[in-house]
Amino acid sequence: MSGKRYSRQRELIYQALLHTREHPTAEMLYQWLKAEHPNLSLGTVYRNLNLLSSEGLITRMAFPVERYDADTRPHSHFRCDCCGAVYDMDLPYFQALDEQAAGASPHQVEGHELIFHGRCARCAAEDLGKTS
Amino acid sequence: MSGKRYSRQRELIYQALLHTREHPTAEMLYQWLKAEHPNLSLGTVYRNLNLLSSEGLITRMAFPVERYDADTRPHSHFRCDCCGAVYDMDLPYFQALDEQAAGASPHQVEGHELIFHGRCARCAAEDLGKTS
DNA sequence: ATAGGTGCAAAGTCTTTGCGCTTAA
DNA sequence: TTAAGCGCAAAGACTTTGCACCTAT
Repeated sequence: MSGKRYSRQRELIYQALLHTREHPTAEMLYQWLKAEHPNLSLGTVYRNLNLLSSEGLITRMAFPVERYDADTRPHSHFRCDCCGAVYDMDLPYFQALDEQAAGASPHQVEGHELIFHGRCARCAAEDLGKTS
Repeated sequence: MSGKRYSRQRELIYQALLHTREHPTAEMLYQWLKAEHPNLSLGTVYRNLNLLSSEGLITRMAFPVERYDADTRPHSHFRCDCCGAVYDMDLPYFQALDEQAAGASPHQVEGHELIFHGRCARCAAEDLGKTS
């Protein structure tokens, strides 16, 4: 699986994630696996999920904490991977995406959230400062 | 501001949110406002943010908890507003969005997350069951 | 007057972490 | 052998909530 030492628990967690389509939470994985492996600990699940995602084998989906915006018109955002700041993006709302999504799924699509990420202008400038 | 009784604190919180572009967290708002209003409580900030967002005056941005996905190829998701389930969407990754975003902002855009929301097929079916 | 709102603090939920034991290499 | 990894439980971070007091209506 990677450069780290093998661990049965990590393998279990990764396999469980590979074989589900439910995008489970850490708690869900823990409950599933605990049935077969009663002495598995929740801490181990979290540790391995963090490890796997830092290696790029799995993906985490979420913001760390809630953020609020008084501009309720649908618009997209940019979140800096480096400092965590959130900026508005000056882009239109792409209604066409909702229509395409509605056509491609059995669900009632009511809208979408579009969050870009990368390195914000400020963090990029700081990095230049360090290297020069 | 709305159908509820007026409250100075709610007004403060809403005004603070209207006049910033920082997409603050509850804690950030609390710290800002506490400087001028030392007896403001964090609980009140949370209560009013929830109230304002339930009225549609502000927007919350986040998932309630982290979710994990073993499919690391960039792809979009659908989250049910009703039951919270998360599904994969059968749509391509829209690279053009990243290019457009890069052109419209000073940031280094490295990718995006696209999350549709609405009512999933299962919840929609259950609702039909109730009404019939 | 009175019901909705507040401040405070306790409780709850989700996640991380320290420590001593276990186990892959 | 030995250090990465585990289980357990405590601690941390973030959010909600119960209760007595306050205040807009």
